[in-house]
Formats: sequence, structure tokens, C-alpha cells
Amino acid sequence: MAQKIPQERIKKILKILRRTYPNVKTALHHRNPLELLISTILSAQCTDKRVNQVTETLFSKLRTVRDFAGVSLPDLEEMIRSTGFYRNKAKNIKACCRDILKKHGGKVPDNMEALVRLPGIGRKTANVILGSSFGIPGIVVDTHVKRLSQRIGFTTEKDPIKIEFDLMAAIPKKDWIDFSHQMIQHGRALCTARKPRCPECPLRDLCDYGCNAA
DNA sequence: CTCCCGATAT
DNA sequence: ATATCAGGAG
Repeated sequence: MAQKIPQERIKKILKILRRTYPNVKTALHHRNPLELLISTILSAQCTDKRVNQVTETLFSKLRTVRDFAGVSLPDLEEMIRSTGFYRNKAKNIKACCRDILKKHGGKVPDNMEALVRLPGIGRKTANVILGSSFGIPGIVVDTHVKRLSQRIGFTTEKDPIKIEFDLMAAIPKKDWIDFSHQMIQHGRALCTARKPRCPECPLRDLCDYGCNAA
């Protein structure tokens, strides 16, 4: 909806984020779009540290779309169990790869419409893949981007998809990919859910939360 | 809205 | 003990 936060302030925030996190990219270890897709499915409600720990072994055993499409569910479940939601994730990963094989010639789709039609892939996961594997601009609204956007005052919405569109309206398209990574990094480093370190925050003078809370 | 779910920080 | 971690589907 209507962005109440002035353009002037947005410019300053983007500038500080770029300066504070100059070369951020996804923390999910991957070598190709397939590995990123699987890592991102696994990352739901799980730390990227654990995902990387699991995928190191997983990707040494299963390498191709065919491998994942043909794996036995109990085997896959056991390999990813520690990431939580492991039954849903295993089922979705396998079904995803079967669809990619059948409907997309074994290639991970490079557009939003096709990606969100795959089982277990919503706009957040799709935007991660589009941005980091194909360089296609999108804003990743995960738990961090949601929380920070609300705290800073970018949005008053609660639905991640509405937040995504609020952010797209407020932020230049060329900044979407880096902005997502910078917000996620900032959420992990300082603007944490439980005990945000507002006094140390480079955005403290531009934020509605913490020190400046009403 | 609820359910899926293990691991870790607080 | 409980909130939270790069969510998505029914």
C-alpha cells in the first residue's frame, strides 16, 4: 500500500546498507540452480548453517535432477531430518524434481510463474532462485526481511506477499537483489528477533523501532 | 488459521 | 520452558 516512508529516508537507508554489507550474497552453499533450489526448500524455519551442514553430505550423494527424482523418500527424509519439517521437505524436493524432469526438460525454470507452480516453492523461494541463479530482480521476503521491514517502517502489512509489493514500490528495481541480501544479513547480525542491538545499529537514526520507538 | 518439526539461543 | 530459525500448503 501507500509507502509512508519518504524517498529521502529510503535513499539513506539503502546507502548505509550498501556500505555496511558491500559484497553480500546468499549464505546457502550451492554450485548450480538445482542445489540452490533444494537448499532454499531446506532453509524453511532452519538456520542456513544447518542447511549447509546437511547439503554438504546430501549433494555428495545426489547430484542430478534424476537422482533426486528417483531417491526413496525414507532415504531422503533421513538425510535431511535435522532441518525440521523433513517429511514435507523430502516430499516436495522429490516431487519438484519429478516436475522439473517432466515439464521443464530437467532444467530449473527461470521464471516466477513456473517456479511457484512447483510443489513446496512459493514467492520467497522463487525470488531466491531468480535472483541468485539467474540475476532476475526480485525481493526475498523471508522472516528477516519481514521483521526488519516492519521495524524500519517500510510497511505496516503482515502478509509476506503484500510486504514484497510494498518494498518493490518503494525501492529501485536495480537494488532489489542486493537489498534482500543486505536486509537478511543485517537481520542475522544486529536486528535479531529476540534481542536486537539497536545502539550499535547504523540505521538507528532512520528507524521507527528500538531507540526511536513511539 | 493450523500443521509440519529438529536444533539452538535465551 | 519457550521463541526462533533464509516457509509453504491445506
